[in-house]
Amino acid sequence: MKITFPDGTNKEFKKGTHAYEIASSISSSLAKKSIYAIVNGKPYDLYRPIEEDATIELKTKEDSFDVLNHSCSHLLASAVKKLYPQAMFGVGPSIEEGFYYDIQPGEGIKFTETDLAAIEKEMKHIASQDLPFKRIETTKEEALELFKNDKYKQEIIRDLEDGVTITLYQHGDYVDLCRGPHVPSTKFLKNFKLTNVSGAYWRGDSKNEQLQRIYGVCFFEEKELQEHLQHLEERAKRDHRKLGKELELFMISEYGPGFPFWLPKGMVLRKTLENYWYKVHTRENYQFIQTPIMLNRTLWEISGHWENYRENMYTSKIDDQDFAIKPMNCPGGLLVYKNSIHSYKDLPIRLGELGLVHRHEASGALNGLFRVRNFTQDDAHIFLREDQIVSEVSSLIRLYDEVYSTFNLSYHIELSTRPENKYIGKLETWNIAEEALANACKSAGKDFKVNPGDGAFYGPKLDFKLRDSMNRIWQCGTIQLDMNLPERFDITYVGSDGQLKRPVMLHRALFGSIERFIGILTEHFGGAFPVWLAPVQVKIIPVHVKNHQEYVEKIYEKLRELDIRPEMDLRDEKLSYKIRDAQTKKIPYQLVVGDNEVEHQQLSVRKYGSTETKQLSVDEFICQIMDEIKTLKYK
RNA sequence: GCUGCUAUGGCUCAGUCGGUAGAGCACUUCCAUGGUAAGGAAGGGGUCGCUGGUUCGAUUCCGGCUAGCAGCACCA
Repeated sequence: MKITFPDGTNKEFKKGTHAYEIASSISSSLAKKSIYAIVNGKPYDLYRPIEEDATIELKTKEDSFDVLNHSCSHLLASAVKKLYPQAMFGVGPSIEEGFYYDIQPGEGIKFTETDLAAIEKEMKHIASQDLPFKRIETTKEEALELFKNDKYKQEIIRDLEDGVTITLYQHGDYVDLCRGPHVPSTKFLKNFKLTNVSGAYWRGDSKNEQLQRIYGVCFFEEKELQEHLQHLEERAKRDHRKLGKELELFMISEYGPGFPFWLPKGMVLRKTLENYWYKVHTRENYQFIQTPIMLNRTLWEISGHWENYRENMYTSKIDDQDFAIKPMNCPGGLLVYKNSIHSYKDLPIRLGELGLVHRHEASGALNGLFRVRNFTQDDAHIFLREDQIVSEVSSLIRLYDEVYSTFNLSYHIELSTRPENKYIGKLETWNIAEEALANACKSAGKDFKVNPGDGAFYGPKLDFKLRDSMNRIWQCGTIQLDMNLPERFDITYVGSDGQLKRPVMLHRALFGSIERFIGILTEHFGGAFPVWLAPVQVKIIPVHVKNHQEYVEKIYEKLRELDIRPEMDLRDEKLSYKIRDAQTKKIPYQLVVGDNEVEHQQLSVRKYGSTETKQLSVDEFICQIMDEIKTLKYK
C-alpha cells in the first residue's frame, strides 16, 4: 500500500503496517515523539494497523493534549471501577483544560476530596504497569451484552445506529466504550491531578438524575503540570471576589444575593469607566437617555418579554396594575424613538443608555460580579436605514477595537447567523442582514468566525470575545440586528418620498455589563489598575509625620486641584510599614516626603511593583502622571 | 433550581471527642520619631449564620432555612 506524507512524498509499505513503524522508517526520533496519527483525515492510534493506501500525519506531544487527557479519563474510570466495583459510567471526554468522567459510584456513595486522593493513588498504580491501550471492534449486540450492568453505557450504545461497528478500548482488565484514539500505553499518564468533584446531570439535561463528575488534568511533562497548578493559584489570587474585598471595591450582602453594593473605591472605578464611556460615545455622535426602571406590564407584552421571560422578571402590583422591573432597556429606547417623528435624513439615531436592569437569576448561577441580579448595561439602540448598516456596523467595530485596546484586551469576533427553524422575518431580510454584518467586519479589516444557526430568533449578531491576561475568554461586546421589535412597536421614519418606512434597529453593548466588566478588569489587571482607572492614584507618605505633614498636605491639595486622586498616610507608623501598606493596596504611585524632599522641593517617587525610587520635582511628577493618564486614546 | 461542601470577632483562620471560645492582621491608647514591604507594649471587640430538635447543658450532634464555594442546568 502507498502511504503519502504531508509534504506530498510517498512510500510503499506492507499492508497492516502501523503508524509507529511508518514513523520509524523516517526517523527514530520522530517515532519516539509521536503519540497518534491522522490517517486519511481520521485519528488513528499509533499501533493500529493501516490496511490501505493512505495519507498520514503524525501527531506529537504538542498536538496531543486532548488525546492524553482523554486517555487519562479512561485511567480514572479504571481506578474508580477497581475501588467501586458497582460504579456505572456516563461519558468521560477531554476538555479544554483537562478531562472529566461522569460516574455513578453506587447506591448512596458520594465522592469526597479524600476519595479523590485514594482514586489518584490507584490511578498512579495502574498507570505504572505500562498497560497498552488496545482497540477492539465489536457489534452493538455484543457491546450491549458487555455493558449489561451499566445503564448509562447501555443508553449510549442503544442510541447508536444499528449495524455500525462499535469500538472499545481496553487497558488492563478495564474496557470502555470509546471512539479513540488514545496514547499507546498508560505509561504516558504520569503527570496528572484530580482537581475537583461535583454533580452533573446525565446527558446535560436538568430533568435527568445527576452523576458525580470528577475533573482532572494530565500533562506529558511534570513541569507542565506544576506550571498549570501554579497558574490556577495565580487565578485564585486574582479572583475579583477576593480582590474586591481586599481593595474595598464592592460588597454583596446576605440581604441582597446577587445585588452588589459599590463601595467608595469601587465607585471611583465605576465612575471613571462611565465617564470614559460617555466621552467616546459623545465623540461618536451618540445622544444619551435614561428610561424608567419599572414599566407597565402591557409594554412587556408588546415587547414579548412578558411571554418569554416572565419567570426571570421582578414584578409588582401597583393600583391593581402589573408592573415589571426592566430586564432590558430596549422597550424604553423604542418609546423614546416613538416620541417624535423622524426623517430619513436624521438617521442613524443613536440612543445610548447606561441602563440598570434586573433579572432573577437562579441562585446557583450567582458568581461575584460575573453573574448578578442587577447590572448596568452600557446599552445603545441605533435606528437606521438598511443601506446604512454596513457603514454603521463597521464604525462600531472600529470603536470596539479602540476601547478594548485601551484595556489591553485582545478579542475575536463571532458572527451568529439565522437559526434553522425558530426565526421571524423574511429569509431575504436575514440574508441581507447577515451579509451586512459580514461586510462590516471586512470593511473594518477584522476576521470573524461564523456560528451557523446561533443567532437570536429576531436577528443575526456579532459577538466580541475578549481574551484576558490569563487566557480566559469573555463575551462582552455584542452588536445585534433586530427585525422583531421595530415591527412590534411599529416604529417608522419618513422617507424621501414622504412615505412611512420601517427603520432597522441595532442593539449594542461594548462592556456588556459594567459590573461584570469591572470584575473582568479586576482579574485582568490583578487589581493593579492602570493609573487612569486606579481608585487611589497616589499615596503621599511623610517620613516623619510631625515634621513633614505640612508639605504633604500642600502636595495633596495640588494634586486634587488637577483631578488626580491622592491619599495621605498620616498615621504615626514607620515609613516601611506605610510603603508596604500602599504596595499591598496596589496604589500606582507612592510619594515619600522627608527632610531632603522638603529642602529641595522634591518628591521621592516609587511606582507600584517597583523597588526603585526617583527624585522628581513636584512639576516633573505631575507631568509624568498626567501624561500617563492621557495615554488613553480618546482621540 | 440540582449535587456536594462550607458558615467561629472588620479580615484570614485555629479550636471545643457536648460544659457558652483563641491567634495573627486591622482598630484604640501609650512608648518609640522612624528614609522605601510589618518597631514594641497594653486594651476594646465574638450569645461561634438563623431556627427547631436531642440533652441537665448545644458553637460542637440531628433536622429545616439562609448565604457562600465547586460544578451542572440556565444566561433574552
